[in-house]
Amino acid sequence: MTVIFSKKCEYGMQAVLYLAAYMEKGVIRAEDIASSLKVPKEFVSKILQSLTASGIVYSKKGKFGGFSIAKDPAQIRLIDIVAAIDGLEMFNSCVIGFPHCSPETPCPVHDKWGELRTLAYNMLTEETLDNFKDKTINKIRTI
Amino acid sequence: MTVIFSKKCEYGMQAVLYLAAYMEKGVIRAEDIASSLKVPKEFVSKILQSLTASGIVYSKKGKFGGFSIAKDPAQIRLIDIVAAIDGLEMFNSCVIGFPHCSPETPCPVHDKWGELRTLAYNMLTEETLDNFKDKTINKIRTI
DNA sequence: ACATAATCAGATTATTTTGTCCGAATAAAT
DNA sequence: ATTTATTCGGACAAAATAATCTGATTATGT
Repeated sequence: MTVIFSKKCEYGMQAVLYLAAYMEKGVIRAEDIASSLKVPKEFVSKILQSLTASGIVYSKKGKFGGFSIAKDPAQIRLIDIVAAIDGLEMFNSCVIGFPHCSPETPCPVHDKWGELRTLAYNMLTEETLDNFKDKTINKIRTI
Repeated sequence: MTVIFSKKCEYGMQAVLYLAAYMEKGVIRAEDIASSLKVPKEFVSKILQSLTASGIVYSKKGKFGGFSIAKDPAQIRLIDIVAAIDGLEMFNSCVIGFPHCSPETPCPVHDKWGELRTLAYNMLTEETLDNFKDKTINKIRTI
């Protein structure tokens, strides 16, 4: 199966966007996030824990605990979430896995794919959560 | 781990590009392909079998058998290899897996990512093997 | 006919990814 | 203090992907 991001990364991005859409609610339980997004509760909970360790998400333990965005949404880029969960190797490795693919000895698709990869990287880097906030609020609340 | 293509698909593309680079040799043994590309022989052999079933690759059984490109390289697009191995769902599904993501109720990254995805799809569709042949011959033969 | 060397097909194993479970720690309310 | 409800941490299980093995079939040359 061809895929861009791992499930972990997908769910992580969904959850963080969700939290950004509901910032005024304070912390939100993993269960609520999971049921809204229709993703496995235990799994998204684990992912949120690791995003907490990365400083992107804040967690409050105990009764009435839950998760929220840890900092100003304008400071959180999508690439930060990808980096925290999946790492950024995909932006530095050959898309078809050719041995010795490098600018000096490129694989046949090196240049073309390199352009696309750069566009993708730039998009993930330029877009911060607050850029999405309006859309996210409008759309996430419909799900 | 974030990834674009599965290993199957990566190896499949590598192998087909390799065969395109050495068309004048006739059929080439799976073992030679595997050792040149530094990929598992049995695995790439399996992949070539399925590409044979898809009509992209020709196989000759028995002694002095092996694999070669089945048709004019100008007729083989990279997207055909992806379609045969991984399928094309990635070009029709939400990149962050949002429930109900569609043009009417898009996920927050729907538009931006959609552009990139279209660029990727077009690249894979427009490029046929013969477009790569010169580069491939020059580069593959150095590995 | 026989030996050799390859693809082919199916079963099997290994690894990675995805998902679940359980119990401990934490915090709030009574 | 006790109950309740949550995160947290580690182990565990299931599923998907990647890789290997074995034997059958096919073709070639002697």
